[in-house]
Amino acid sequence: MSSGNPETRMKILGAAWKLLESPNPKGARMSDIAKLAGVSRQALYLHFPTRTELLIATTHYIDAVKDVDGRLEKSRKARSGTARLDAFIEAWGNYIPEISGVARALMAMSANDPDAKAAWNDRMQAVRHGCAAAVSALEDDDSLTRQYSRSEATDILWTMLSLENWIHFRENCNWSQRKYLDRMTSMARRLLLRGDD
Amino acid sequence: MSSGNPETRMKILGAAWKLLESPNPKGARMSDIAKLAGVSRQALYLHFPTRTELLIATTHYIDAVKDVDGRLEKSRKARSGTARLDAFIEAWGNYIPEISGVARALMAMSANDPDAKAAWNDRMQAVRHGCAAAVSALEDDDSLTRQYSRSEATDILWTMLSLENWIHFRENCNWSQRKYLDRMTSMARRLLLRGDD
DNA sequence: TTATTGGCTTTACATCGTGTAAAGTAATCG
DNA sequence: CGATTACTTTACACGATGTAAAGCCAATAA
Repeated sequence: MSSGNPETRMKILGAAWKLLESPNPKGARMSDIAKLAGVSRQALYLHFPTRTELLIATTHYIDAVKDVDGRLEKSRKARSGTARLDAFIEAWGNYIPEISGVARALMAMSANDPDAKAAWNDRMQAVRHGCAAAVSALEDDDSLTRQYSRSEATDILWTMLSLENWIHFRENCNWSQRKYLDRMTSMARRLLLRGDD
Repeated sequence: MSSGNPETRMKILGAAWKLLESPNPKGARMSDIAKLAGVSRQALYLHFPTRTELLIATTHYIDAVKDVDGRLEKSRKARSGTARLDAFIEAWGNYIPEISGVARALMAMSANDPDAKAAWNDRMQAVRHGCAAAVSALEDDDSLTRQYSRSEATDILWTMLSLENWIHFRENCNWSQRKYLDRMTSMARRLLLRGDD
């Protein structure tokens, strides 16, 4: 169906990935990606109709290579609710850095491009499902705070784990990835677990 | 020094403000702003060298009209640390909606435009100072958790109160402004106050 | 009254990046 | 041989910012 040689497609996706995750992701214009992939700029449009579509394809490519599903799978096996919460935070929190480049680019385009927005929202809804599952696990253990409804608790965890917050902690607050994970785990517990409340 | 009639300048700033805070802020190109202000597009460049500078000037204009300083001043008068924390969250939390349009535009430009980035960072540092003051007030009362250092607590409050999180709660989670304020207050307390910890 | 200046308009053009269009090339396959 | 596939090359349209320069009009100063 889709035109073009799969090998070329892979070269393009690889180049896009590399440039987007590079320190200066501004240099990920169509022409930059083409150059790095060793093809003409027009070849990109033979494989992907728009830049947005190329970025979306890149996220799926990364997902496959980095095995997101597999990583999140593990968090689902945790016994207790808190163990599951911790595992989910670690799995997702360690995945964010891998996709932060593409994610930023997609977010930036979301302002003007409805397709980019829809694609990004889709991915974020998947994360929300993970959050909801973790919250449910806490509820099953009766360890969820009663201060928030289940959906509120999900929203809170979801927001805490947003890419924007990761960027804020890592870049504006200069937290290390280790620190981010530690404190995020701690914060999630303080916010969601029952204490005296 | 600055060229042009101050009245025209105000008309431009008012038009920029109105368009940026409108439901469809995409329609805030230089030509749109000029049209609404009733001047030629070129007139904008006589008053502001770039779009970025115009947006920055607009934030200052809004600050003055809405009296940010005055609002934050009040939060400084609270007696106890927790009262001060609450007051700060309410003051800043109610200010965000007033500037969300310009703020978004500035954030969007920050990706490519270092000037926009610097201006936005400046404003955010001011917010961080407010957070630091609130955290200090808690510390003075000995009501700050010992789980986080003072600077960590500041970073946490700062991140929680970010514009990005406000957008996330209001738009992705569909929280009302009232709910945002309530839950944010509750979350800040859970995160920062000493309980059993 | 004439000359000057300030503040704006008008028109035109440069630039950058995305995306479209179409002709050309080189290898492969029946 | 002829057709198809996958790509290259060249050229151009478009939308938005920003630059440049000539013109217009009213107020002001000599």
